[in-house]
Amino acid sequence: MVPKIQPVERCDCEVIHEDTVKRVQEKMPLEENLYDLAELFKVFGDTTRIKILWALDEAEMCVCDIAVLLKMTQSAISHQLRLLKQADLVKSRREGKIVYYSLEDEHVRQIFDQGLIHISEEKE
Amino acid sequence: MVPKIQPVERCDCEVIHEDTVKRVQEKMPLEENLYDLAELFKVFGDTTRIKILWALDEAEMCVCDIAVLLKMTQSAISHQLRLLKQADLVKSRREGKIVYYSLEDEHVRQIFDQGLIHISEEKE
DNA sequence: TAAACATATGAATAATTGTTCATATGTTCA
DNA sequence: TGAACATATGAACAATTATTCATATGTTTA
Repeated sequence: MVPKIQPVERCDCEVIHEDTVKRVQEKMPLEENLYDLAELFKVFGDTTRIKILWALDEAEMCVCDIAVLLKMTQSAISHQLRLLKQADLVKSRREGKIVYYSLEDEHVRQIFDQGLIHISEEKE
Repeated sequence: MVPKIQPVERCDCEVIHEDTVKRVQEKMPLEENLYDLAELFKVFGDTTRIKILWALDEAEMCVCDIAVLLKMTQSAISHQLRLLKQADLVKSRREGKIVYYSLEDEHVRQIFDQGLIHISEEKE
């Protein structure tokens, strides 16, 4: 197999649109920021985590409550809560044996709500 | 191995929090809606697609322009554009050989912006 | 201190998914 | 019509990831 020198495929229309491409290229945010943004949405992009976030928006809850609510194992919930916490979407406080989780802040709800709006309009 | 009868682990604290759990359970949205919401965010949860969305927010662009801009193959971009279109996040119009893509509506930008706000506050 | 409870976590597995490669479809123009 | 261009797509592969299982950590209480 012939090794590929140029991973970027040029095309005629890129010449036509040279100005646009160049302009957009210059405004391009740092790779890192776009990466972080994708990572954030990735956390929302799982049914289990969405359910957890929804539940925590209704009430502060402990791990086993969530497990019962979602009919899933304590372990699965705990793993997901860890991801949610790492993404700063939820916080926790310990009260004896029990660890209570709740939403970190208003953003979570706002991102959530925007998503719901899109979903509902999509179905029209 | 003993077969598992009860996938749901009960616990003492669930008894303590019975009211809360019951109340939240009753307000629980349809499984389908939460699933759709997760699917929506999943689309945002990939660096390539985030970059595409960002680019299309700057300007309407054709497939090969995006490929050049992101230094990726035309095929990879085309596959991702299909997903974005299926999720109603982008739309396309053909002009001869060239297919131009653009953002579907304002929601996309709003969801995007909410995410950026969260990211930026996270770093403080 | 031992037992019971609540939670956390490492390893393994199964499922999902992004990219590549090859190729098909659709369009223009000579 | 045929060649070149722009895009779309199926199949395969590699990488990621959600859940399970087993077990560890941390807390209370008898």
